[in-house]
Amino acid sequence: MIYKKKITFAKVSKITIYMINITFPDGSVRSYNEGVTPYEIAMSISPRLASDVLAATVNSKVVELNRPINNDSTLKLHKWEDTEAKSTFWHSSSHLMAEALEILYPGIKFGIGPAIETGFYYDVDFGGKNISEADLVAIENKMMELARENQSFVRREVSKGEAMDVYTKKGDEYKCDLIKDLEDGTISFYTNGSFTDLCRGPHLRDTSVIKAVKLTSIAGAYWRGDENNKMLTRIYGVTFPQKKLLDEYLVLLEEAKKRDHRKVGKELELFAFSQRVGQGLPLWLPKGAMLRERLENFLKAVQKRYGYLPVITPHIGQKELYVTSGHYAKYGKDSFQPIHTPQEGEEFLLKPMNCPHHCEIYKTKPRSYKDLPLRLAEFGTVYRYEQSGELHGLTRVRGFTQDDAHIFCRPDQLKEEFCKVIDIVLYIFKTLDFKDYTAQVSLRDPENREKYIGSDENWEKAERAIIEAADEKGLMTVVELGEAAFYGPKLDFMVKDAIGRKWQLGTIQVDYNLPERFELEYTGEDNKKHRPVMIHRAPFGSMERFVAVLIEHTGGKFPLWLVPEQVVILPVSEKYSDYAKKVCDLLNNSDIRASIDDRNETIGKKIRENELKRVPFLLVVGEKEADSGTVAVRKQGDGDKGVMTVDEFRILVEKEVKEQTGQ
RNA sequence: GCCGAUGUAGCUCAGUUGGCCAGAGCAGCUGAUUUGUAAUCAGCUGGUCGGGGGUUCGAAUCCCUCCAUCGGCUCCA
Repeated sequence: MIYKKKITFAKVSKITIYMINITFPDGSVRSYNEGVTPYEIAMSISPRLASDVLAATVNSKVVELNRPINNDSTLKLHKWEDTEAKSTFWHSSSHLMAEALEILYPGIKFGIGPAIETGFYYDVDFGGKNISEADLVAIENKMMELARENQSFVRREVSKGEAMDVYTKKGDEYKCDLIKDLEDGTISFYTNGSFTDLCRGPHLRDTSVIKAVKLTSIAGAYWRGDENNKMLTRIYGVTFPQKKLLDEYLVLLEEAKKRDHRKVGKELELFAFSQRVGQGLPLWLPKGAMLRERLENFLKAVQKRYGYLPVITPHIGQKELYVTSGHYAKYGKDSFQPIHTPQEGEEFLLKPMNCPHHCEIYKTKPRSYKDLPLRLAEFGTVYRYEQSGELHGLTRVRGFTQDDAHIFCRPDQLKEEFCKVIDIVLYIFKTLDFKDYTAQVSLRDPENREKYIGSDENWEKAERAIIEAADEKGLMTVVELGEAAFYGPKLDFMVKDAIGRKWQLGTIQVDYNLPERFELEYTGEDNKKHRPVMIHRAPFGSMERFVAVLIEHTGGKFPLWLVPEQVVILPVSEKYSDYAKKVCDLLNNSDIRASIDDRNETIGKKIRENELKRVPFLLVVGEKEADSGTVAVRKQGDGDKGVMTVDEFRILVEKEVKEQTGQ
């Protein structure tokens, strides 16, 4: 029920003005005439606010500033800082770009042009004409020219028939395709300047607030994301209300590039690729291998505390193994093809996952309910033939090592096991200072239950177990319906890289399928056979991806406990090599990773190069130090820390390592 | 796999109306220097210009093809 206060003015009796109440986020309420726009409301508060405001949320719907409000409503005005304002800004910018494109390339057809997390894009069919990055500057210039015309964005509601008519005449099959799926009565057009687009909105009041534009890249994108459809040209861009903000953004991008794990990994000699070995097959260099080994040992120690049992399985398995698991039917064609042997008809597959092997370990002897949960862990290297265009540094490769484990448990143990795995993941994230992560719970699509294996009862139990476990652990979760694997629901941890791309690291998945296919059993209290539930889990995800994200997270400045070289000793001249050697031995004896840089170079050069290698501690030793049994300590990025005895330094390092690992 | 771009020494990069034996800095090697908190000096080595094919009197440069890398799309057990 909506109440409107009716005020009738005697002298203008024919005009009736209704007053409506607007409630602001702080709870305050003001009265306005019916039909007032968010912009007018902003003006009534302050002209300054009105000039800063870009969009508004009215009753939890984002709308443009000139949309009239006709009923009592809640209102939030959005300035640039709000994501609602940014997305409105960028959505309007995509229309501005489309206008510029249509002027520069008449006759082109448009797909969709949404705002994205940073910026916007528009998918365009240029009708056979190739657009390259060289063309972008001209488009940017046109956009700025049009922006300065202060074009208003004008909304018009149209019928489905009219909308279809307009785009049929224009010959734009993509828009027709979109309109086909829209409901009559909900369709609107927005016009700015000479360009009209099918669009739900909202938009800016006008283009004048767009002060800076940068078109960032061109890419191909299939219409509606379906690779059977035509590929359109996608132009990505970003705009800002001030030139300064664009400059800051470009600096940020440069900074992010400096942290790119592919660049840092090369500089620090952590890993490499070789065309001769094959694409997507990383070579771990000594320093990278040391780093990785330390991570593995760290996790092994944690897993030992949590009752995991180590196992080791071969890198190949008979084709039959994967026929049993069902993976051959699902992925066989798109995998590395079978390995043949001198024996006619014998076929092996490179293992694409460790689970089938672990299932066979489960089956090596009869299991009792008292044996469960059984937690089998292995740093297992697997091979998957990822599409060539998808390979990316260490984050997406064709051969990688999972920090894998499979937990076989009774259904009633599921939640507790889940909780324990979450504990391990959170412990790792805490130790490595990962704060910018989200947890995604992937459940069944409630509309399509038939595409999942396993009983409704088990699914409900498992989904509830995951949600409750995540809740109990206080995780901030995003629930995605329909994202579950066909064999069970899962919980994934997503972490962002240097330029904001999200990568899945830790994963915990429930599986009803493999126990079924491998006919896994245990004898219950009732002396009857029961089927265990399987949990796949990998807290790092894979060593490759985890190290990649760790490199970007730290910019290559690894925590002291992990870093390949903790200390480099720099003798001032050859004369002090013996003393340097003595210091080095003392530190090495305490398991501190120290080495000597005794090259015939100036001390300044040795400091510079070791700083660039991100060595946490540099120890300068010369006459003074040799005489007094001390070292001059220099901390990475923090300069000269003064002189201390070797033993004081050893304690300093040991203390820091202890604090970092919490051990 | 698809669209677009890129590929010159170990690394970072110059080198286009096609034209003398393809260049620089860093790294490496040799020598001098023996250094006190972010680059000491000099000399030298090093490249079938991603591979293959073609056009041309002549190709790093133009064309075709394959490979790899980068940005996306699709995919991701």
